[in-house]
This record gives sequence, C-alpha cells and structure tokens, in this order.
Amino acid sequence: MDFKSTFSGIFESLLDREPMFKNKEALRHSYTPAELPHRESEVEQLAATLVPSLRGETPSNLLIYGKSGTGKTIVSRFVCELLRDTVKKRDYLYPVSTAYINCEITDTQYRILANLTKQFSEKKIPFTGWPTDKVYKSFLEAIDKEKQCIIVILDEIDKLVGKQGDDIIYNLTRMNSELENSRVSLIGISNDLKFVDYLDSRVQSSLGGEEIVFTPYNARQLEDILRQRAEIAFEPGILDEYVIPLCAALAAREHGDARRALDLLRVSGEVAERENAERVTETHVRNANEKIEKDNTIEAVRTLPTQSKLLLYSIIQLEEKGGKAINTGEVYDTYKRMCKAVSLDTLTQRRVSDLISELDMLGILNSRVVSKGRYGRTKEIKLDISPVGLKTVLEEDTRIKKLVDFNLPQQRLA
DNA sequence: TGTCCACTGGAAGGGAGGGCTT
DNA sequence: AAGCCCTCCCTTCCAGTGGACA
Repeated sequence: MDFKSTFSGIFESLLDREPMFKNKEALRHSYTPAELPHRESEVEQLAATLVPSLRGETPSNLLIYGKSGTGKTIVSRFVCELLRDTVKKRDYLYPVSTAYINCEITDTQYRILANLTKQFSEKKIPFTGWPTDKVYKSFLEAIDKEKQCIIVILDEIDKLVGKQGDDIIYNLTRMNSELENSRVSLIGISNDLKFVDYLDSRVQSSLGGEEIVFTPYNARQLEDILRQRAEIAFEPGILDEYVIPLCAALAAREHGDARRALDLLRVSGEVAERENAERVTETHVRNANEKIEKDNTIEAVRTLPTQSKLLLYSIIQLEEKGGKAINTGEVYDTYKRMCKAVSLDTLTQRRVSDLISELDMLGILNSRVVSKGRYGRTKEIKLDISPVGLKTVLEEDTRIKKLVDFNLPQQRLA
C-alpha cells in the first residue's frame, strides 16, 4: 500500500471518533456563566455601591482587590450587565452606561482616553498623533451630550502606577467638575492590595472611597465552579470521578485561581482527546498541569526580543559551567563577548540590569540583590527552570544558533 | 570606625518610528 | 513639507548602599 492510501481515511476516522467536548468555550476565561457560585455577597456589595447611579446620583469610586482568578472581573462585568438590563426595563430610571478597560493592554493616558471615546462616540481617534488633551476633550464631549452616569471599570489598574498612569486616574476622578450633564464614576480592579500606597496622594483620596476584597476560592469552591462548567463543556460521563477534585486541589495550591483551574480542566480534556482516550483520568490532569507550566515559560522565552534571548543564553552558559553563584558583572562580560561574536549591538550595563529584572518577573530566573561587603553590591542570578529545554528554544533564533560552540574563557573556576 | 567596592535603581532625556495638522 | 505629538527602547548621569576589610 502506498503512503497516500495508508492515510486516505484519516480525516473520516478522526471525525468519527466520539467527541469529548460538547462546548469547550465554557472553559475559557472569556465565558460568562449564568451563575457565579460563591460570589453572591460580592455581587450584592457591588450592586449596593452602584445603585445610586439609577437615581441620578454619582456612586462613590470603588476599588476591588483580590488575587488573579478570584472572579473580580467576571463579577464586575456581571453586575454592570444587570445594571444595564435594569435601565432598559424601567425607562423612568436615570440612564447608565458602562465602559470596560483592561489597563494591562491599554496602559497609557492617551490610549485609555482614546479607547473610552471610541466606546461612547463614532469619532475616529488615531492610535497616536493627537495631543492628549485633545483626546480628553473629545471624550468629555462624547459623554456630556446627554444626562447619564458613566461607570468606568479600570481592570488591572495597578499596571498604571508609575507611568503617567497616575495622571489618567486623577483626571478621570476630577472629570465631574468639568461635566455639565453626565457623571463619571470609577471602579478600579487590582491584584495588588498595596496598590493605593504607590499612588499620588490627591488620587488616593478621590479613589479610595470604598473597597471590596475578593478572597481566594478554596478547593471546595473551585470544585463547584468546575462542576458547573464541566456540565456545559463535556459530554456526560467523560470525566473520571477524581478529575475535578484534583484540578481544584492543584489550583487551590496556586492561591485559589479559578482561571488556572479551568485551564487545567480544559487542557486535561485536550490531552485525553489527543491520546484517543475514552475518558479523562487523573493522569491526564497531571500531564496537563506539567504541560501548562512548560508551555507558558517556553512561549515567554520564544517571544523574547533578541537581546534578552542572548542575555539569557549567556546566563545559561555560565550556569552550565557551574561553580559559584552568577552575578551581574560576569553576565555582562559574557553577554558582551557574545554580542561581538554575532555582531549585535551591545546594550549598556544599566539596560542589561533592567532586562535581568524583566526575566526575573517572567519567572525564568531568580535574581536577588546581595552585598559582598568590600567587593560591592550585585545581583545574584539563578535560573528558575532547567537549562536544557531553554537552550533548545533559544537556539531556534538564527543568531544564537551561531553561538552553539561558543566557548567561555577559562575563568570561573574559583 | 570609616572606607570603598560593584553595583542598584531613579531621573532625565535622546531619537527613531508611528502618526496628525496646517 | 514643516512642526507637532505619543510611545518605546535606550543611554547617560548619579546618588545610594550593605557589609567585608583595614
């Protein structure tokens, strides 16, 4: 039999297989379920804060705190939807609009204002080019045309700290004094409990009116969430008895992250499907758990800019050489030599120091500042993941490939 | 006790690349 | 085309520092 005819039926047989998933969407982060288990009191609190908007009053600004995957975003969106529905049903109520912005993506004053304007008018705003105050004005005009209350949700608001983000928060809280008809009130969502401390004091007082804290889910609660979603997502009888409790337990260990739990369940299903298994078992969950970890870092490394890749590569080389702990000076030396070897521009040590911190933030390595007394202060750097897989990914880059045979000069024996 | 190392990390600003306005 | 603006990535400059050593 020739090669082609061996596989002639491949698609039919794949299609014939019983599908595991009924509706995989139910396991994605973007999915909004009909119920939010274990978040009833948060929904009530939030609704209570926002209800003045329906009477034509301005609700106080609000901060929502909680670790990732504790349901902050989904609860806010849910309550806003209810609010809009209520307005639609009872036309004697004061009009309310809501806008949602993710500050991790939309992270400058200009972009936030442009995004908001887009949500409230037809006006086209270029992604760059205008002075910021012009964009501010167009947002002001867009919302002030009629009497209404605007609720702006700034998700991941802690990502704005430090940049001129303070300004945008300040400007938005102060906006009401410039508005004739409408009113703006803010909901800030933050992972970081201490976020307010980093803000300018004028902003602190206007923003920190009320707050709601979302506590992490425990394993029991995660189980409830997973069961609810699994019912929609999987064909009945596909999941082994212990699959959901295991997913819940693993995610509970990661500070009760529901997103993580859902990912885990979804990937477990995918792993089982690929293996042609009849059902999803505990083994699939454990494999999925490893796969998620690995995929995340590998993807992070793959999308690094060349300079960071080279830097990481030099750290790996030093680590493989073994011996004492690695410090910034050494890394910079090696990095410099490698740059020369592949004729890449060399960045300054200051910049490299920042890049090291970025790699630290990504969880690829661990760096801590240590003082060696007489011999100065430096960062001590350690890889957080095994260099073997890392190297393979890095060597996909054509420039780094040239360094496979790069030899460190003798040194580093002490 | 003071000195001094090898940096750290903040601040300011340059300039390239995107764009708009006149 | 000239004059602006915004953002990103970087450089330059520099004050600050924990602790070994003299």
